Amino acid sequence: MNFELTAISDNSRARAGILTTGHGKIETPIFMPVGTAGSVKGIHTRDLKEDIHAQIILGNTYHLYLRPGIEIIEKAGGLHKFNRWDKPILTDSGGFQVFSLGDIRKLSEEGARFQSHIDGSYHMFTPENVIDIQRSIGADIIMAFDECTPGNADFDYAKKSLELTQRWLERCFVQFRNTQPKYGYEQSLFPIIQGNTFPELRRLAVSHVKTFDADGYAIGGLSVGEPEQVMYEMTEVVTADLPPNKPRYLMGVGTPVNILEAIDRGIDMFDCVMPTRNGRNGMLFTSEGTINIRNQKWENDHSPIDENGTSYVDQYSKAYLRHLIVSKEMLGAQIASQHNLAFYLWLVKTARQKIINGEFVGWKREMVEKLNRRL
RNA sequence: GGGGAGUUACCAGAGUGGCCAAAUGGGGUAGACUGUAAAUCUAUUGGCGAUGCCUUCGGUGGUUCGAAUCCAUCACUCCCCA
Repeated sequence: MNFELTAISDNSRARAGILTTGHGKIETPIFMPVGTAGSVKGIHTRDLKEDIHAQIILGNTYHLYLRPGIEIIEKAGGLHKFNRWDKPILTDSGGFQVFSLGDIRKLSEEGARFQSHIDGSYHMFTPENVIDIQRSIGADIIMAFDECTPGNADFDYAKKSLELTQRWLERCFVQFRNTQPKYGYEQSLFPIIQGNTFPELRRLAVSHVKTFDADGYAIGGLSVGEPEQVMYEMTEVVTADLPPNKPRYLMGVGTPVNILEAIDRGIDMFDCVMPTRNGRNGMLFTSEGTINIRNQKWENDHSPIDENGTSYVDQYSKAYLRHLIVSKEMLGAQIASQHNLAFYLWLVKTARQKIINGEFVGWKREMVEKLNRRL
């Protein structure tokens, strides 16, 4: 995998680059739609590619391991073949699920023992088998197995947790280097930088992670309950110390404003469930602000969902989409998700263009102001 | 024509003397959602000058300190038999 920096913004750490993988190039900054169980909920791969212009999507180790199961994905020839997405895929390791599953899991030095949320059965994830599973899924970018701490963790817990994540990371890399890709194209393992809300822990985490000379680095444990300002501060602390010639991935972020602020601080890659989940729940992100399409005021508004939108679904009227969402018609969730994803991809693509043109800082300031509006 | 059951808030439907402005579900309104246990969850849903007050449980008139709840009567709905 190769990363080439194309441009760096003036008066900002914002960067534009090109990431080359076994399934093609990714222009950064990029937003990666989340396809947990092997599908971006409600969206066909054709729309993902041709309308939304997604360049890479996510899958999830935990979910795919439980269902359909790794043997079936291997039999299919890997996730790309299984879900008919021939562009890059990134899989998360399951570390976040171990965090969000709360009391049905138990951590130890060895790994995480957890119960399936589907049938209650017991399973064990270790750094080693999480790498093996991700080899079988066959994503282009795979993630280290980490512990994600809640935003309000205290220093001692954050420190101990970070140290566990670091020991797990070493085991991840040993396993990664002792195994081969299964489907004939290269895979890259990204470490995850933890350290919660403590700058000194974050700095320690960065220096540890750099020793692996990975193809890219991820920042985890943010947007998990801490104030947004803290998230930005931690992002700054981390990107300041990361090597400039490798992509940086801020995991799980975020709102359109979060994304612009993080690009400004030197982040290249993002993923978030917001455009799809919030879309299903009636929230639309547009360049003029956010819309709760369920609100009564759209009941008889026959103007397009987003006049400036790039997706063909943006031509549906607000009144029609409101009707679909309120009626719980599945098409409503599909249209809203597609609109939001197209908007997110438009946002990062435009940011890239502005960085290259040297106009990022001013453009970002104006966009943030508009994006904060509620329509 | 005879016998029986019923009428409760936007809808359905509990409640059968005080703890009832009235359970529960639906619908309505608003909010939340950040590496997806989410096509989910939460709040609110008679009026108001609002830790209280006013009007409400088919209509009217009673009994009672007190009635959605008991009695009388009228209206309407449904079921069974002719």
